[in-house]
Amino acid sequence: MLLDDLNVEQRLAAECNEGPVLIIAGAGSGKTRTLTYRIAHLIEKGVDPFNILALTFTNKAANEMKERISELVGDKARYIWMGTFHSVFSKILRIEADRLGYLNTFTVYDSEDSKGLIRSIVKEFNLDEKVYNKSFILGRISMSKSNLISAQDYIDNPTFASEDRSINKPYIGQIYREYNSRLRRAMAMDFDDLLFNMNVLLRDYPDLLLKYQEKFKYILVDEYQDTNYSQYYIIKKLSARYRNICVVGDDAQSIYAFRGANIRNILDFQKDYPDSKIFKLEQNYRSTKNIVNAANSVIERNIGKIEKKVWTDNDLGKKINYKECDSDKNEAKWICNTIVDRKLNDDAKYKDFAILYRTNQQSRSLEESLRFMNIPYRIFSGVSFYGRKEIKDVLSYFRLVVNNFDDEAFLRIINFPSRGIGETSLNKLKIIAAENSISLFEAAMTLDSQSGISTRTVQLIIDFVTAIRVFTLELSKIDAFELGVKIISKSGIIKFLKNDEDPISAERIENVEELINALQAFVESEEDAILDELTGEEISLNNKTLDVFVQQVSLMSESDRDDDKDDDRVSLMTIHSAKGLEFPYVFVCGMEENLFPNVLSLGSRVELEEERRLFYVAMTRAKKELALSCAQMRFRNGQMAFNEKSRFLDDVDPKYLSDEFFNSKSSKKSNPFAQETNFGLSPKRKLSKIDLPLPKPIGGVPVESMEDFSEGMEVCHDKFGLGKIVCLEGKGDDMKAEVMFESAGLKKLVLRFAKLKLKK
DNA sequence: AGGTACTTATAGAGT
DNA sequence: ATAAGTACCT
Repeated sequence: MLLDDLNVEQRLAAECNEGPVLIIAGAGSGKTRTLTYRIAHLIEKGVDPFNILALTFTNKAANEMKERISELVGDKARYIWMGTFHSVFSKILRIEADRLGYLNTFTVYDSEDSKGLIRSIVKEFNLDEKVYNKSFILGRISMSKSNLISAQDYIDNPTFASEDRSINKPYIGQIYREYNSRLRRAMAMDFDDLLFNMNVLLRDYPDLLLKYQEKFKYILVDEYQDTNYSQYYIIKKLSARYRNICVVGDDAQSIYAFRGANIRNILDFQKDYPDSKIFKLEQNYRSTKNIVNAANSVIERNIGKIEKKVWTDNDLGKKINYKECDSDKNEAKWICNTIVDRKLNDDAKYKDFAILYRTNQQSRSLEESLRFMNIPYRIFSGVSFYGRKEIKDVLSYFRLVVNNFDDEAFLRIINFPSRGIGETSLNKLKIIAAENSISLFEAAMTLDSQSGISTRTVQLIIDFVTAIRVFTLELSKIDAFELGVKIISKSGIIKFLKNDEDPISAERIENVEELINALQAFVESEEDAILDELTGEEISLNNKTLDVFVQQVSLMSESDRDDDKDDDRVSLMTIHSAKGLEFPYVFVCGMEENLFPNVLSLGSRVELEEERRLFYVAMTRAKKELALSCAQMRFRNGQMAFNEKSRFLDDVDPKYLSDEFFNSKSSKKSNPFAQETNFGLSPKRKLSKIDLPLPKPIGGVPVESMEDFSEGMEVCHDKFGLGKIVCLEGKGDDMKAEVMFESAGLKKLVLRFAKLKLKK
């Protein structure tokens, strides 16, 4: 019997098919397993897979779950609608595009496109770009859309109006409205529109509401703690008829409030559905007792949470390894050494290790060390493949072919590679487009001698749009691979890169080639699912054409990309992207104040608690061994930063930590200046010199000024001991020295901080 | 119009 | 440190 593989609670949760169900699933409690069996069970009981909608947090999670369900119930699993909110609803929006006055070839603007558009609007409004910071404005618009506040609602709302006036930005509402009409003109939606417009569809078209209520008789939502209001409302409406709504989540792992996720959605589920059944999965199957208990001791510090007790039957395991390093470089080195050691003595594979960090930029020093040690690795975050310049350029060609109205794509490639269409002509074209409320492409197509643009340039522009039009006409005739390759070769991007001497260009060509491979893989991939047996109208969406490729790619994240599971590599990623994953050995590095918790989250308890949940997520990724590390100084944003150890380290109950923690802790206590002297101000720990370990009075003569140092001089350092200056660079506060120490080896020191003394 | 040299903003997680 | 934007010169 299918459900025999589950424990009692899991099984009860999986069997309870009808009505609203809330599953609170602690970290490592077999949530995916339960969901998988729940869906398989539904199908076994005779529910048509067409009637199941399962929403996951990443496309990868969806694909994996689908595979596992196929193993249980066979091929029909592929008819389940499964994917992220954004991908599933963008599919539906494409099917119903005409209701909203859109073509089904609409493109999805990423945040870069959105910011570009906001910037042009701010300029056109003659507003100060510094006051109307594009990221800030987009954040405001995004928050509004996620809460189903339209531009008109925003403008009419007196609270927003006075708020915006008080921060000296009274025109945000107007920008919001213009932004939306320009999106529409470009036949584009931004990420939030995919959810907002889905709500519009369900609100304004009762026939569609009924159609999708009937289609999705069974709805499941994973990671429910990270849904925003807009997502919540779609689910609420779709499930209103059959009320078979099952949500799964863990409030302790809610880490996306910054993106508008509302933890109240999961906390208030029982209020929304008073007849709902609740199941708590509290047994952890993933980690050792030490890890589970240590993580519990951390999360207990948070005030706002659902009470639950995660426990495990697993072995006690090792204590949590703690390492304090002097620099980010040595932190990376220590991690590499530990990996090599475990591989040797523990018979581990590279793919058993993950290195997690708070911010993407931390990957750099790690990469250097890994490469130096010849350890194979893979970065799962950072500048995503699809975010790279050359890939965005190529995709902009694709986008413009698919949707001629796509202004941001147009602007990106109209003169790249350069074809003699300069700023002056482009500005004239922009004015024509604005005056007639048409897209740049339309304006370009109708250019004539009246435009004020030189005849030669007009011809160049016409040539460009004509070439794009030719490809557009081929869209439905040839597949994505064939057309994509044609466009790339015609675009001249490869030629441009080949002529470029910059060594980075060779890498860029490789990336374009990888995109071509992705096109091929897309064309050869199996049909994912037939969309709708009832209407049949969406068959064309399943073709392997370029528009479908572009649609898919624009909603893809780095972690969704194909990877060889057999590839034996160490994984590097942010803690956010590690959500839902597990590894035998986990390193959480950069455990420092201002980095983790991040300096931007220190302002409020709510934000600090989210950071702490993030730490909880990081810890609970580990199955067998967990290591925490920090560095006294770290290269960050172009300069050396000195930070205290993270307060989160003190949140971990010391009985689960290795001895090294106490040794380093006592050294901290011996520093009388480590006490905060904030004069009764908010208890923020600040970056400041007094946080540094004070020099211990060992031999040596302090210098009068930095200029007293010279190459070859013998010096004394509190920590590294005796050494000789190899070379000096910079001057004043920025003066640095490379010093060869007798015991510690070659170090590069910032003299202002190193407190070197002359040898007696 | 296009390229180079300088200036300035941005350094938080990601659909 | 890096990317993007601007000024200025061919």
